[in-house]
Amino acid sequence: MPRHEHVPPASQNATALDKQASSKGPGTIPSPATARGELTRRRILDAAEVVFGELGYYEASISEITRRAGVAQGTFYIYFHSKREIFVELVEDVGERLRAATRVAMADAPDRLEAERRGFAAFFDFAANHRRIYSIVQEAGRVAPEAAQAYYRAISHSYVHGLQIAMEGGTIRTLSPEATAYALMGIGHFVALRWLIWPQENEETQEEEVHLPDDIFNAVMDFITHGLALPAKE
Amino acid sequence: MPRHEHVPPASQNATALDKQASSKGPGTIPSPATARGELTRRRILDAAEVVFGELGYYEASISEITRRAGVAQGTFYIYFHSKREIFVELVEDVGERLRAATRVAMADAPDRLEAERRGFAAFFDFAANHRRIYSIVQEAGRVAPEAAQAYYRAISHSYVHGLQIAMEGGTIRTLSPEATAYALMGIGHFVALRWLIWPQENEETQEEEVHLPDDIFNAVMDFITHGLALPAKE
Amino acid sequence: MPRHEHVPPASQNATALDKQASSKGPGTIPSPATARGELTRRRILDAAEVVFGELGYYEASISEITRRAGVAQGTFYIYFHSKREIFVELVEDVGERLRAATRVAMADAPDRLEAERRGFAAFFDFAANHRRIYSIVQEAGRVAPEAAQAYYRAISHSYVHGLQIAMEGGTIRTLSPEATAYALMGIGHFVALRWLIWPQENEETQEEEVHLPDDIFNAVMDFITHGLALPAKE
Amino acid sequence: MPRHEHVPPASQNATALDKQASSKGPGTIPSPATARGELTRRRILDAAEVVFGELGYYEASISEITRRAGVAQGTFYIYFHSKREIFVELVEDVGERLRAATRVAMADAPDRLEAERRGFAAFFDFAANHRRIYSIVQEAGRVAPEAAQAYYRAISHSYVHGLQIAMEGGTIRTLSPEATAYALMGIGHFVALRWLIWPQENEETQEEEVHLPDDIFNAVMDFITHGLALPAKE
DNA sequence: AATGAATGAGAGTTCATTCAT
DNA sequence: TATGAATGAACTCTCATTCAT
Repeated sequence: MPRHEHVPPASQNATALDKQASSKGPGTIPSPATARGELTRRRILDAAEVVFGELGYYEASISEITRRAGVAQGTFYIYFHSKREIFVELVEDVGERLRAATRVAMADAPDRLEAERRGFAAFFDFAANHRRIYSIVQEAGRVAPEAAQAYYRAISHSYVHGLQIAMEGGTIRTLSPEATAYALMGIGHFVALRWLIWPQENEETQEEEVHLPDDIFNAVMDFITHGLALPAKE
Repeated sequence: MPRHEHVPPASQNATALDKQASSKGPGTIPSPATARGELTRRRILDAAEVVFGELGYYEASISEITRRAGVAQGTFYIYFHSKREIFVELVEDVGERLRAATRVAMADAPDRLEAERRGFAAFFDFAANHRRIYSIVQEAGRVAPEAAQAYYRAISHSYVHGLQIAMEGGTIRTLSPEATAYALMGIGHFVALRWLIWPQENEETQEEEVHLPDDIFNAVMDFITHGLALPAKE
Repeated sequence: MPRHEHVPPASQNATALDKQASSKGPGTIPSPATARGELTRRRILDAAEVVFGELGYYEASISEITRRAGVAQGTFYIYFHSKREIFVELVEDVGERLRAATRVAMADAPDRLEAERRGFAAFFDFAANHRRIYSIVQEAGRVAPEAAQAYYRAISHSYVHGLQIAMEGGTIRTLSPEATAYALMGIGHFVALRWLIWPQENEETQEEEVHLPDDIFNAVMDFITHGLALPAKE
Repeated sequence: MPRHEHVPPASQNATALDKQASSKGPGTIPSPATARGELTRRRILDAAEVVFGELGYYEASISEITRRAGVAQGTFYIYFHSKREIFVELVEDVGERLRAATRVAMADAPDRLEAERRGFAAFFDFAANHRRIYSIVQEAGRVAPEAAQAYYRAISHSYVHGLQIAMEGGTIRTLSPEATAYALMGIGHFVALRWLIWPQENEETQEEEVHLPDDIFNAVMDFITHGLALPAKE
């Protein structure tokens, strides 16, 4: 539970644009000088990913993170200003990884609809295999709205870009690329929740493989395809 | 401060089926025996809605809730077993109110696509006017997964029902009503986030009216309409 | 857990002598005027006996007592000033019942040693059958020392009386009747603990009959008999 | 304020067997890594002994303990999982110290009856000088029955052992060593209560020296001696 | 006589963060 | 760089007692 967070002088609002790597707080913490430091930082980050994923932001504690990282509690503050800071860094991380995964998958699709298909497949894959980390983003909506919005905005941007090109190329139709982008994100998110995330929360099959059933995937892609399709060429 | 207008007479008595589901703790707390008790319970519930909406589950505190309700802290526990319990009750409440609102709106639509249009309009209205409460549900994913899942499942159910009828009536096409149901919920949720929830979080125009821009609404409905439409009557 | 007990003006020390029936607090609560009141008071007392016995003084709560008595919480304070007061009354009660039971059993024993034997048998019977109430007295040592001491002192008194007569009659030997009295009480208490109270706490055979094994009883009585016996008439 | 003089170097490391028994909670708290930590833990333990002794388990509060130890409230939980845990540790401590004290006293007694005499003397000494801590054990009956039972069982064990040897050696007589062991414990406890504990509770002579009057001690030992004595060999 | 709502102080416990070593 | 002890505010929840009805 969230006792005081000591909110020191802290900035808190960093316009989300002016952040390279995630500058925060009064003094930016410099990257570790030594390889050992680098390693320790990495260890903490990895542990945090697991702990946040399992427990959620609020139920997670620094002491649990450091325990799992195998370092002392004080060590945490050598590398991060606060609990919130490391969380934001993680959210940004997930976003980047997810975007990278879909970008690669969509790379050389013959057309936009096929790209969409591959992109969604890659997304569902990612969600299935990074179930816990994936759910971090949801929480960010409350914990670090700027980070969450930035995350979605980044995805939306590439979407809008792709859709616009396709639209100009005359292969699809949209009344508003941005609206469509958010609609598509919503579809992906909710379908993932329903068929990838919840099943594992409920059953004890926790660590099992999960995969989106083909018929669901096809149904979803069918819906999307028609939603984007040109108006029956007549 | 135009919070919820209690769309239906509100819950409290639900469908007798749900009641079972939400009973918690060692002994169920009986409904207040006097009018005074009824009033106090209502006051606390209302205050909790506001506080949870503003601060989120974890940052909200019982003391803040009772302070805002104008009762002593101990009074809270006369009516609720725990913080989590009142939260779950609120989530169920929101779900019921939302479903009621859309049900009414869709009531006498001429066809499924028009029903969809009116349903979405009602939903966006609800989200715009109950912004804070609406966002409670998101958090429930972490705090009370069963409640969150029940919420979505309930909506999905009515969706599936409606879609199936329409499908059999030959007015729409789906490969999987359930997949479509979640897709539609996702669309609604994300569009609401982007154009109704975030704008107010960011600006200080907090208590202003918000309305989904018509072009966005139309773009969304166009996408959905085509997604569901029959394959060009040929 | 023992939040404030509001210790109002209360006396607290009532010299243990000047108490007929248990006068306490600022105004003594008069005996119930009506038969209905009498009944209610009795109900509360009985419930309290069960609850204190099961939970102990501190873990017991007024609300649990009134719940089990089937009356409202406020009703409690019509008949008792405080939690402590009803506890003391109960302790006195147990003491009286126990003394009555042994007195009856010892009534027409042919000699002191036989009287002792019958008295102990009656005591073990009482402890076995009133296991829970019996354990109330132990706690009284902390909660209401005067009551506990009065309890033991009362038993000791009758003991001393009996021993003295026997001593003068030349059937037993003691260097100090009072020391012997406490020794005998200690024996009874500890043997009861070991063979009557603990066994039921540990096993799930909770509500079963328990009886002190004959060999234990005989061993104890043998020890006592020799402890009191005359020095082999030489 | 002549509290315990730590008869033996105290516990803390016990017999490695007991350790297992008293490990609680999810993760065992490791022993302090630094001397400073060691000291703080000790301080808290000592304060707890005093506070529990004076107020009893339930009336004692963590905040009172830490206040008296001169540390922050949170510090308590660095070294102990809970109020109950430290209490149990204390009970085990007292038991060990008491057993050590009597063991030493009985060490080279010429025969069993003399050993008994010396053991009892040591016990009464201990009870007189550690009055408050001694009374902790009584409460344990309700708060931590396993700990209390273990305490008595440990004493009983050494008793039974000693009695058996003496019995085989033909210097005493018992029908049941265990029954006798509990009888002896009962005697000691009740006599201590009556002549060592209560007197100080009642009068304001609280911190004065107390000693069991010789005549009482002799009367008790006479009773025990005869209780155990061989049947006048004729 | 009886109810049951209301109080509010206080309890045990957690945890982000700081800091001396 | 790393440690781990220390802090103290804040939290959820309990309960003896009072009081208007």
